[in-house]
Amino acid sequence: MAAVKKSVSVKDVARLAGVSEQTVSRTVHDSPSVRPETKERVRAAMRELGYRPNFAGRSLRRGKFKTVGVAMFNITGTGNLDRMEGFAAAADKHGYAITLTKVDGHPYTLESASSRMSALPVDGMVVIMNRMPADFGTFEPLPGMQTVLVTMLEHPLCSTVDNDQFDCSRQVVEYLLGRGHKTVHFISCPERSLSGMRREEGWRETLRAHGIEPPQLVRGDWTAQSGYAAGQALADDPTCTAIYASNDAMAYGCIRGLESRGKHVPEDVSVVGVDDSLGDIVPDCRLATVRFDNKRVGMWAVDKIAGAEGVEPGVEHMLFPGVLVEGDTVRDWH
Amino acid sequence: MAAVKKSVSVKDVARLAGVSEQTVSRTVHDSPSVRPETKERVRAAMRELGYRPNFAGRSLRRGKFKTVGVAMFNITGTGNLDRMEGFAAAADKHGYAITLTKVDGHPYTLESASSRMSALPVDGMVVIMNRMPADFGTFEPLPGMQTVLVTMLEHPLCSTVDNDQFDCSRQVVEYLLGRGHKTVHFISCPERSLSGMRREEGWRETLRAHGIEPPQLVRGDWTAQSGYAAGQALADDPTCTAIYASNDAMAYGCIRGLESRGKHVPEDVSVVGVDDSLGDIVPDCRLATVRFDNKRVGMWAVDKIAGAEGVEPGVEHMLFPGVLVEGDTVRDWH
DNA sequence: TTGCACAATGGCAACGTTAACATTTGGGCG
DNA sequence: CGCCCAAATGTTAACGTTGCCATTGTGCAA
Repeated sequence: MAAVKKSVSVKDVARLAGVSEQTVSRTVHDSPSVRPETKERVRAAMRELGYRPNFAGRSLRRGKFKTVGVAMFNITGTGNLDRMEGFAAAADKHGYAITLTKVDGHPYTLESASSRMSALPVDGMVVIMNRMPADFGTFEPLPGMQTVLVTMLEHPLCSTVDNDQFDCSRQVVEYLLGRGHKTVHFISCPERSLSGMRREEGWRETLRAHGIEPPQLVRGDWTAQSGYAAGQALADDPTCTAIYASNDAMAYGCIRGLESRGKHVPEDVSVVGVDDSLGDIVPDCRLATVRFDNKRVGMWAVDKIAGAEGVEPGVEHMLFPGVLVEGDTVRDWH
Repeated sequence: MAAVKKSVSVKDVARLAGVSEQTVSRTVHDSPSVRPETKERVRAAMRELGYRPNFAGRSLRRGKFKTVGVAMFNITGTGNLDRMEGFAAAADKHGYAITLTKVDGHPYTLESASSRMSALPVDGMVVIMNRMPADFGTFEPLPGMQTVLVTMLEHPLCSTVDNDQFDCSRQVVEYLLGRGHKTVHFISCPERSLSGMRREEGWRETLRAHGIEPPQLVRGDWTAQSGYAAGQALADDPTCTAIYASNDAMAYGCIRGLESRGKHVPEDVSVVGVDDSLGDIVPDCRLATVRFDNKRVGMWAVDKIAGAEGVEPGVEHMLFPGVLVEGDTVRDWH
């Protein structure tokens, strides 16, 4: 039985193949200046020894890791899975890997995310922001570490990307007004949610832009149960003919709440949600909603870092609009 | 303006602080054999220069990366977010990082996941299996790369961990039989799902163990819509008093399907799901279900790799049982 | 005073890879 | 036959860190 060697290096391969280390390296990179037969001999040696290039040696030499770090304050969250899908897809495209870090137990600041990342083998980093970090205004990215924030807020020093929540509300409100409704009621979400607040602004300002004073909103907490309560509350309001809920769970809850009070959707009230998250969970309910492409958001973030390759790219801010998906829960108002 | 230096090394810090590189290194690691005042001088120099230790140099020297790789064939999938939460939590605990890779466009084999990982800076790897890889039986983990598979199947060379799907079905069936039902109908899932198949086995074998011949199952496709159809189909079956669905979406669909045919839950039929995924999406429905702790599964996998630290740990197989959560959709049968 | 233990610090080498430069070989051409 | 060019391969050094061993300095007992 062969002695266990810590790891096989180019030196070992070179010795076995009877060539120099440099020739091995050239073979690994498939350089054209190595004779095919030599290459074959080297490859045979690599196979025999089970050689795999050492990442640390390579990175040390090159000064690049070909890896993008992703810092999350909360891993569980709507759309995170799709965003990760995007991160992974874009990374793959560029030959990069993704390093995931949960910033937890630390204060909710960009600085803590940044310093956590700085000790890891990454060329750039993406931070997923759900709430407002305490140091958003003052944060400076680490020198040499390209930093992209996933948020709607624009940062002076970091590129940002997110779904356009304001435009989402604009689309929904104008869609409902366009169908003849005189106003649009709103079921909001907890005030600490950045994206939720932006949706609320979009709803309010779009109504005002159409000369309509926004009605009293109903505050929910993202759950269907809170939507149910909101639906029951709004069922008694004769001016309420269209409801826009901050997410699909609340929209669905709202529908059931309205029904529990004898109101029918969409005959009596139209309902629109956001997120397209009901998907395969609820039968027989084609809820009108807004679909976001979180995968695209994730890809953009990683592209920004991995696609740069040496050039120092400027700060950019990107918002992707959602797509309004029509359903069976909206009807023209007479 | 200072010239832009590629990166600050111990050498730079040493020069500024007027000490040797070794003393800088010792300060970084907070060695007790450096005088406090010297340490402070070095720390000041580090701050001034913005020194951060270089990962590549360190790993090269140490031969360890303090990173666990996670290979996924599909990123989107039930429980993956919770598993990742577990990966990240366990990694954090050990001072490790997580490197995520999507194995895509490549064949569905452990070998492709493994070779993809081999070029990355990881000390061990976790593979999340959803389906049966073609080379499951013949796969050998890379030497020196501790490999953990997330699957119920036991592998001779790799440790494995997953939820106990067989036991999940056992719990559900025995629970329903214990409440007086004479048999339990089953809504299954696509046959390529490993966990789904194991649930099916559990259902079948537990019934047989109680001397009951399993009734004809209804095949679903994970969606509420297929559950709805199943519910309608089973509504006409007078022997059907208890239904066990392979996931909550189908269970919920089933309930609505039964109701559409005039059957009431739980008065006429009891329904139990699996996954505890309805959570905040459906109002007024406390579905009886089985809750899995995917975070714990993820933590176990990473603990196995990061917790080992040098010792060569044996192959282990771990199954975590789910917890049956009672709800309002089950009633005793007279 | 000398010797000795111990605390604090420095010098050197090596981890695996590859860029840059150096060397060898073979062939074409004056 | 000698020269030069290009193809193929080899040699060297450096990336940043840290383990090992060597060196210096300080205080105390003999």
